Amino acid sequence: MKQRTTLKQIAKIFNVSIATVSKALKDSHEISIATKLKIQEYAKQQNYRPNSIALSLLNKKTKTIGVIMPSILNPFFVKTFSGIEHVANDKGYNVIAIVSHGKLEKEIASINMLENGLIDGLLISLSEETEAKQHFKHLEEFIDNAGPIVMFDRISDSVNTDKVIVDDFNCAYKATEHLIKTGCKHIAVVSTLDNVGIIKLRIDGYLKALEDYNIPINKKTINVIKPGYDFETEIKTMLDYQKVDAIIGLEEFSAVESMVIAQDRGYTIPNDISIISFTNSDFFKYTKPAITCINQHSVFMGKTAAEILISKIEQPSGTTDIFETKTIKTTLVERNSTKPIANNY
Amino acid sequence: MKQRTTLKQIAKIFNVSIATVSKALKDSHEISIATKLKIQEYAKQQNYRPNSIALSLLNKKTKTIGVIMPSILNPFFVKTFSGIEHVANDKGYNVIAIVSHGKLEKEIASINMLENGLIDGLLISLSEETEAKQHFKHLEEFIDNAGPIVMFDRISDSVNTDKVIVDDFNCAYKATEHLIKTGCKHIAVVSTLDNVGIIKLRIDGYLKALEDYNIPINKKTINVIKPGYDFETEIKTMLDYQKVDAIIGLEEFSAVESMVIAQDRGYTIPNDISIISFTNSDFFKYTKPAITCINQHSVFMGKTAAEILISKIEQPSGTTDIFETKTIKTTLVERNSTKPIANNY
DNA sequence: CTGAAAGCGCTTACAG
DNA sequence: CTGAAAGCGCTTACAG
Repeated sequence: MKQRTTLKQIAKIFNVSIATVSKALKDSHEISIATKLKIQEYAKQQNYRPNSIALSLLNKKTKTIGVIMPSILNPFFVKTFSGIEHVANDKGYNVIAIVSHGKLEKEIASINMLENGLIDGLLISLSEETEAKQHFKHLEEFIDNAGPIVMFDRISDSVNTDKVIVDDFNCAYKATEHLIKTGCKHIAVVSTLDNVGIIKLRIDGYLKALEDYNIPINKKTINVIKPGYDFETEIKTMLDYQKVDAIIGLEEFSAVESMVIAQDRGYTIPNDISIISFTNSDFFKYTKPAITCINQHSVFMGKTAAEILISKIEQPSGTTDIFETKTIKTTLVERNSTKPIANNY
Repeated sequence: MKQRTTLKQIAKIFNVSIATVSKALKDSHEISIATKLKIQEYAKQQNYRPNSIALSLLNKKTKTIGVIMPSILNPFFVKTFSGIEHVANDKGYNVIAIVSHGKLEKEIASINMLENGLIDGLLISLSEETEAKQHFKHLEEFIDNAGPIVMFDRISDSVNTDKVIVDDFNCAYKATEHLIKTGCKHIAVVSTLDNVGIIKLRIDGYLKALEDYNIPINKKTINVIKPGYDFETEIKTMLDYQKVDAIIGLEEFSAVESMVIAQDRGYTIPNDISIISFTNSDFFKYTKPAITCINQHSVFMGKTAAEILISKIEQPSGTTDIFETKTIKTTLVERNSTKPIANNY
């Protein structure tokens, strides 16, 4: 690794000032054609490119955004991230990706680090622990000190900033309604995530649908499996002791795993038990049967969040801060893990 | 967003020089306890933290590494990235993630951008086009100008740098051998990637195994599907006109899709046709039958690559550059898409 | 047409 | 014990 060419070096070679070189390279009309030509030529040949860090210090803009997600080994976040990366790069921004692994402490440490001038703005989906403990000081501090935040998917109403979400309540409502219309009456709900706002909303939507259709609620089929409990055991117990003719998985793994466990116990999908999953994983096409799911359009969600963030970053400062919460429309992707809608509907 | 506290501001308040503040905050023994105390207290209360960009400029270290991958919507790269992110964060590095989408131009643009002092080192898995065109100038330039590179998985022997790979040749050999031992004689190979070195190695390993076991080669069952060709049509044609009793998918999608197409045509897996896939996607557990695959230990690969890179970044400069190529061991994960090994073996 | 100066936010060797 | 100076690599308003 050799020394990178700097303005200083070029200046020395041509016996001019650094300022002149800087201007020459920006093709400033202040500089004579002759000097410009020779400097530009030399710079090109040396493959000179201005040091981004120096520019960042000068402009107080890094052209970098941060993304903090609870997990990356999860189709939803991968897709969202993909959308974010796409838009950011289109607009000339780099993206620093950080995984909080559901830990508040990691989230705080990361934000503190990013806060020191490293990024122009932050996209974040809250860690479980952050939501559980309702601790948001680090976010407010970031907004105070470093720049705008856009929250996506796992958000908190307590933080005053832009947000991009899906309508979890309605979307769970519609999934439940769809199952009811296909003739299901004993609809279970399964999740591995606790203390997460979106899970609560989804369960509420599910409950409301049952209520509206006069279907009695069986609390034992609302299965939020806390860390430390064995997923398989919980599901088996539920299947053995409760009447269940449909399962809504609140995230990918709950849905697929539940389906496989049910099949292993001899149930036919969808006739004995129907399955609907949140999030459209590409692999749902390949399971047997292919899984009906709620497409949250995660790539689009990522794109939207990134667009809002960048527009906030680039908007002239002093503009009054009006925060918006954008709701991404979801669609039900019908595949073979649910029955057709019954005739009487 | 208020103004961030700087040394200058603190200096002004206490009527001391910036240097004094700087030293006080580093608890330098040069400074009197009294001044240190008042400055430290104030800084703490103001939540002062030094500007990372200024430090980067000073130290010529950004504590950031870059990762360029051909895709992120691909379980292999997601896992590798996860490993990278993990190690980087442990060691106090941020990671900038960039997706090249298989395009050389994107790869060049990204590297040029990162080259300007933004990162201390780079992890890269080459885009298809880069390998096809054998264009590596941008990589050499980066090494010259910006810092070390570690290539992973999709590498090129032409670039003199550290590399982390799996033994694609042997690993394809072993997969083929395993199929042979389960009684398969008409083993097809399917890939959607062309012009990628690892694909060539995998095919070579496959061919060698056939040769060693005296199994005739049928070139029409070596199906590298080029962009623009329809995957489904190609596979159907192969199944209809060639004798095939096993398919090796050289990446996840080829394997799963081939399996589903074969099933749709009435073949039983594994009895009529066995399936082995490269890369261990978590979802292979959930397909029917669950897919036998080659676990490339991608998280570990990412970790290893990141560790090598960071050690190179942190090693005292001037050390002689000895480059290593580390080969990650693969393991065959037997599931239900392959038959048990035949008795006579 | 060219350059000296000030500055972005910081550190450190050197004077006093 | 404290501070002025030089410097990281750059830009830009201002003088000449």
